[in-house]
Amino acid sequence: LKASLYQTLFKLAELGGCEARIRISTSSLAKSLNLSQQTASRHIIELDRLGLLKRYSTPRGVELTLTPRGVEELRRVYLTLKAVFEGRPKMLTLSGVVSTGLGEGAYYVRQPGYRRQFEQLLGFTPYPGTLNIKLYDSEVTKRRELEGYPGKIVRGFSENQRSFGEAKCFPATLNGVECAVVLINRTHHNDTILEVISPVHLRSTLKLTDGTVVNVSVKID
Amino acid sequence: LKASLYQTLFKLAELGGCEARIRISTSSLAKSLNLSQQTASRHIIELDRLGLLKRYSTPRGVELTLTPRGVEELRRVYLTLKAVFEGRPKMLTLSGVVSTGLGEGAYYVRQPGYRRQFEQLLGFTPYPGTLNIKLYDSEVTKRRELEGYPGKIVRGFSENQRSFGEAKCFPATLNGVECAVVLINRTHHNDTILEVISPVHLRSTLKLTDGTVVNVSVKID
DNA sequence: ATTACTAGTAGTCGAGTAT
DNA sequence: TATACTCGACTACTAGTAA
Repeated sequence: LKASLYQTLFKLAELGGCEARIRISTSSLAKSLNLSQQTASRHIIELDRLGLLKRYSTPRGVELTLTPRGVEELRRVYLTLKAVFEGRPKMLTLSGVVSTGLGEGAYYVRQPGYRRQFEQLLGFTPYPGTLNIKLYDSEVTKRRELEGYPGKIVRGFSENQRSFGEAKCFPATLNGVECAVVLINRTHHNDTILEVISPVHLRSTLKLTDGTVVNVSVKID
Repeated sequence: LKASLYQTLFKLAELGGCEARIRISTSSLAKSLNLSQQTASRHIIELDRLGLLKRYSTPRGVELTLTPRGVEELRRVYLTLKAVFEGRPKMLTLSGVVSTGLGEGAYYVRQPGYRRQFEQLLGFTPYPGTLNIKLYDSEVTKRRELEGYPGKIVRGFSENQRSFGEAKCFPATLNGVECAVVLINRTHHNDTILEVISPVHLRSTLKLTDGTVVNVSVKID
């Protein structure tokens, strides 16, 4: 993404374009960026073409909203600056309740191509299953923050005509028990579910049932 | 500041240039920014000329540190993005201990040109003196954050051949008592001292002596 | 290996203007 | 009033190269 477009995207976010659809004239935008009306117009068009905002041009101004991708672009900048100015938090604690998933997590963890990497990255052999935590609404922003951190990368691979995608994991503890949080790469659907693996069967070890409240403390470094 | 230079300044901050002097080759910087070595070199030179970083060029690479102005430039971006993603906090609480200043605060508060503005902006007539709070080291970042917020502007003026500079104030409470924090414009020397005015004499009202721990809750909105 | 100068060019900007 | 197109001017890039 070109640097000059960042400036415009940034200003539009400042004007509230992340949350709501805002109405703005290209000339007023231009004035606040010290650019010409024409350039402001072109920047908005280009950001639209790049899929970073959605634009509705009317004879009385432009209405626009940043897309999730546009917001994400700025969030990456934000998290980097946050790390610079605040220092990285060593821990991030997320709360939610135990829930039952579709059981597909277990399938993935059983794949030797993943399992071997988990052993190397985390230092334990995962129990062949995942625990799904349904996060409270207030915790979803923390989950997004987590997505911004590097973590430990689990590489994708192909096996038996199937391809398995890249993932990212973070060492963590769940109610004090060693585990790890696994984020499947770029699946923005399940923002409210956290998948946890562990050397032990967490449900039986901690006597968890659906609805039990748990705290997951994720190590960031 | 040109947008393309921001990108470079940002990357240098990410690489740790805010705190320490870092050594980097222009070609490695270029690679991480998807620019040519020549452009990276020119960017560093231009940022140096603009006073945003200090540069020591050697045949084995460039050593550089961001200057306070360079850091400030990025902090403004950071605070704007923070407001976008976190929403503005309504309160900011700073802790420190009561300390004795040079007594010049009292001189300023007594000036009618300032006093009248305080009355209008804050709704109280300040006691003719200031209370100095020596902030704990950990609170200094919060003080800097405060500087980034608009606050209520106290205009500068001239009187009796003297000119009095602009200041910024924030309504606040100190251990529950109404007061206001006053930031003198662009005095980056006393980052660790907070000057507080109040309708009452805080030292006697709250029985404060040098070394007493106090909490100042600043209203931002 | 470095940094950074010069020269030529790709790309961005803003004036004018159509809609 | 708006948005946004064309096009000449100019900025800012990269290649080549010196130190």
